[in-house]
Amino acid sequence: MDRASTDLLADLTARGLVHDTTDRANLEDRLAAGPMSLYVGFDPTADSLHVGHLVGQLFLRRFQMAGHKPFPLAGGATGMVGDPSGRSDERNLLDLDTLRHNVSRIELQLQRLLDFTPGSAQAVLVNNADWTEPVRLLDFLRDVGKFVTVNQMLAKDSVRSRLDSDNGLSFTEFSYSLLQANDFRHLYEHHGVELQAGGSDQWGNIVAGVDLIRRGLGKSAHALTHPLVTKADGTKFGKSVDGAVWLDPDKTSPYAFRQFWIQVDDAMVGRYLEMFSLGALDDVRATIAAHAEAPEKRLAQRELARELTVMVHGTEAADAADEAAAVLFGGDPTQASPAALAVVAREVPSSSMSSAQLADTIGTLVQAKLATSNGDARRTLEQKGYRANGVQLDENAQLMAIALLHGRYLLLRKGKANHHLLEIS
RNA sequence: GGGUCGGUACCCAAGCGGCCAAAGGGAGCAGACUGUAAAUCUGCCGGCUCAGCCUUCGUAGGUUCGAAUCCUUCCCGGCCCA
Repeated sequence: MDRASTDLLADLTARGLVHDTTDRANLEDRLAAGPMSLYVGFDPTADSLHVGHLVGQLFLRRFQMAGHKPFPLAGGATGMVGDPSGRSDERNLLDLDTLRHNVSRIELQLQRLLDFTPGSAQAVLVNNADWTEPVRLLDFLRDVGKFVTVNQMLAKDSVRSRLDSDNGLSFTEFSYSLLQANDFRHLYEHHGVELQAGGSDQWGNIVAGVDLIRRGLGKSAHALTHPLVTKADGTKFGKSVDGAVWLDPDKTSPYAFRQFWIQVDDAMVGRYLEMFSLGALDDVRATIAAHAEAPEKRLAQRELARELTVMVHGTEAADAADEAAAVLFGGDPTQASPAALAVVAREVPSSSMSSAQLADTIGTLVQAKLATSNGDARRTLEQKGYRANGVQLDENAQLMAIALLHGRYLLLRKGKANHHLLEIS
């Protein structure tokens, strides 16, 4: 345990997870001295976290595995105000009902990846609304505001960039970092939380808390940020064509979640594996080396997809997703068992129709959402972009002429990775 | 409030009376190659009952045989002046 503790920072650094820290030697000493408490905050901007939040969640998990005590924080209060960090324009405020709903959903997700069984490293879920809502405005101005100069606040990147832009910055968002600073002070005072971690865009907010703790309490606390995850082309990570990749299985199915990781670029997969895997770094590096030997096997992507799907959705859902993918990408779908097809039906868009409707090949493709219009379906047919039960279609193809799987299934595929399962009655 | 420039398809951006469903680029889709990757190459990329027709160039009118292109109204944005 001690060894893990002292090596934690080195491990995080080797994984490319450390962007910046307050006095590093100091933090190393503190980690070596024994278990500490830390927190990472998640604002309820939506009713689910997405893959971009995983790094932060896993930070808590890594610390917990090393014996430290994690405090996942749901931003019931900060979510009321909106963080200007990393945003070029003002946020729209969420109404209270939405906010409350989002908080309750996110709290469930924050409980998934951490260990809440009693013990010294037991995770504790907190919500900053609990200590922020009761505070009176005048008390806040005296107890928090008095320790912060506007000069400092204006110097923060997130504020300055907005002041320089045409969009401006409301007083509401300007004051955001005070709320977050107060969170850190509250957790320090009442729970002994000495470290706040987060994405590099949170640096300003986090050190605001460190400053407040020093000025208000005369104590020293630590900050640690991780780099924001990016894609090979530098664009924002975690967005697929259909939008964000959510952790909520109702918003992003376990199958779609798995596929997101399977389809990661070779150029990034090593880095992602280092950042996201909880496995020992040596094992991770061995996988990466094996992947470099035979990239076509996609070993690294498979490892990454498997570990994260199990972590977020559980073994059973991960198995089902694997099984569905085996049918969809495994070659000949006519060999798939009825049980496997049943899994596919749950994991992939599907619909049922009568054999009469099937006579309209173009219409069926549109209805299956594998074409945006009749013309699009025709074009794609001309370009030989569709397969039905493994048979490539052309512009003269008739879906009716294709033999059904197990007498009732027609597995449609557009391009490489777009599927739709039809059940024919 | 005054002046001025501008609003073109998912995004950027040409076009400035007929040859315009509208150049070019990006994004996207499909094919080839391969590996559920990247790069590259090829094709497609408003809709339809597809050699034709219909609906689009901020909005509403007008001029004209004919308008994205000219005129007017209004709406929205940039810049300059106040």
